[in-house]
Amino acid sequence: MTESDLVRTRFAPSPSGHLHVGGARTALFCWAFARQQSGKFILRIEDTDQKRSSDAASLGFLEDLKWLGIEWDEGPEFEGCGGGDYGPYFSSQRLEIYRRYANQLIDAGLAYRAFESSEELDAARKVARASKQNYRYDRASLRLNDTTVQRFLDEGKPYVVRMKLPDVEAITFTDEVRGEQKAGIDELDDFVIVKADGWPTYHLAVVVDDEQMQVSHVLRGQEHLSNTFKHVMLQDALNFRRPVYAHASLIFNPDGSKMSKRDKDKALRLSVREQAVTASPTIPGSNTPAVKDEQWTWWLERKDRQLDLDTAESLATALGITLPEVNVDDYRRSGYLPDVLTNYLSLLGWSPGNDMEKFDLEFLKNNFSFDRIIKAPAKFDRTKLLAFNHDAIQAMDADAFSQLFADHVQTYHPEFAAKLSAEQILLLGRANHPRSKTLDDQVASSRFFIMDDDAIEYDTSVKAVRKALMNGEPNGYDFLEQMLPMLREIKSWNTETLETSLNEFAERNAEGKFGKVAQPLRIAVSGGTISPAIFDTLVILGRESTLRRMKRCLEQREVLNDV
RNA sequence: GCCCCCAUCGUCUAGUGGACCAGGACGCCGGGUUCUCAUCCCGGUAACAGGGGUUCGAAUCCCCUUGGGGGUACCA
Repeated sequence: MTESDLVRTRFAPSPSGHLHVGGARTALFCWAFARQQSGKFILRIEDTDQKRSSDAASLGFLEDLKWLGIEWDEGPEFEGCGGGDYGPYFSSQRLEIYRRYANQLIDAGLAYRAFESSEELDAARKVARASKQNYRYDRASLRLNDTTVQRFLDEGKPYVVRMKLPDVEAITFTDEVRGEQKAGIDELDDFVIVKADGWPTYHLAVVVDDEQMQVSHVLRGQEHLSNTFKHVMLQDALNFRRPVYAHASLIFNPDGSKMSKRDKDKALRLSVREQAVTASPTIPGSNTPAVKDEQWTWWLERKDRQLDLDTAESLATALGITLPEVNVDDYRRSGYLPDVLTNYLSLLGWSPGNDMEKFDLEFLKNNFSFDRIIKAPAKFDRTKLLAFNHDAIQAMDADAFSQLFADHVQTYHPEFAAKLSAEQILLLGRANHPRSKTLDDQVASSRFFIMDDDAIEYDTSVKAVRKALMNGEPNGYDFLEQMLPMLREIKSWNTETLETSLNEFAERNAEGKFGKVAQPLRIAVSGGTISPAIFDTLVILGRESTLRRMKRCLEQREVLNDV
């Protein structure tokens, strides 16, 4: 195998925030194919839009990819990934290279400078549109004579560089998933390859980078299918090798709308409109506005402006809504497992060809193929993802889960670590394991563990609470009263002894109906009707807190009786 | 408007001319188990978008219609 036969794939996102699930799937497929073919998987940052790029944003998805287990051989260096001999791997650091090729095209008469401003072009487009005409650039600048061009250049008149359509009837290329693709030359346009600021457009950058980085296979989303004609044209003009192309379909929201990073802002704007909010609402429990004044007006001015993630989160909290999960990081926060996400994502637009659904990265690596990429777009079903996550969590052993749970809580809910010992958190993880669908979904119902004993409230206006405490003869309070001395006497406070004595108690006093005993106890220690299994709950809480909470609960009974 | 892509249960999909009165998974509905919540178990529901061809035979091939999506940027 020679160097040029080596399979080299790349994932080339623009650095606008965290990695979204669509991008993750593309990266996953590129990675799987490269690994399968013993090739290289390259990560390249396509930051050719000065307005959109920022360093901080690009780091976010390095972390996301790494977390998913998608490791790149070449690209930005990050925790053992990246490096490589074909860099730099940021487009913004390759401007000289693009300029060289653009000049080469101009010199060869295959591209030319055009002096119209984007405002002029927009106006022309509008006119064409109004008369239902198809707009095409009229090549006015191509007809300029040399002296005029020279004069414009001397005057410093801004210009773009346009690719000159070749004198052929049609452009064709092969797509590995969709077959032969053909576009008549009159359906295309002299597209821009260098912007007025001297930066390349995506089309030029991508073609040059793919060539220089020896990319052999380009796997990307369907949104690039018609761009490929431009890319192929550039490759031919520059005498570049054409990579193999494969375009996967897009991933949509359940309502059919395109799943995009904008969805968060969209949800916020919708809520702002519905609630008729005029100034930024304040963060609950404080006077600070969720969005600073100047940012608020900036954001509302134009619909294409996006709030940064943290601000968006606090605005969502202030508005009382939850933001749609569209980024890999959102799912990480919500307690999804990376293996589950990659598994589920693989199934969106690809299938192994039998009834197999649960598989890992290794399987994907061994079985991935272009011809099994599904052509129809897929809707992202969060419910099914949840079900997958649930299955995966239940398939883990308790210790493994509890360790992950502890890590998760440490990162995303530090207030637990502040109140509970490492051992208690592990116990909590174990206790929550059977009832968890994600690493996060039982955190909210576990809050009572970190509350002060005196802060637990017994709200007898809640039907289930009232029923467990006050219904029947004897009622829940009576049981609590009887259990108190018994629990106080227990020598070793652990699951076994608690189980024995409470079961015995239920047998003797509640006709063996364990629920009659467990539920009042649960309410006494948690204030509510939801908790892990009662023995686990009591063990984690410890004897002192348990007894204190029981006493407080009974004290409230006195108050009720007095009324 | 123009160009392109796509079309199987609600959703993700299996299906590559006969093994399909269409299989799996998630959801949903009904029943059961359980100390709460969550589970778990059993049963059930549900699709080849429509219309023309081709063929002995079509979910599978062709055409049209309809519907969905992408592109049409000095965004990527």
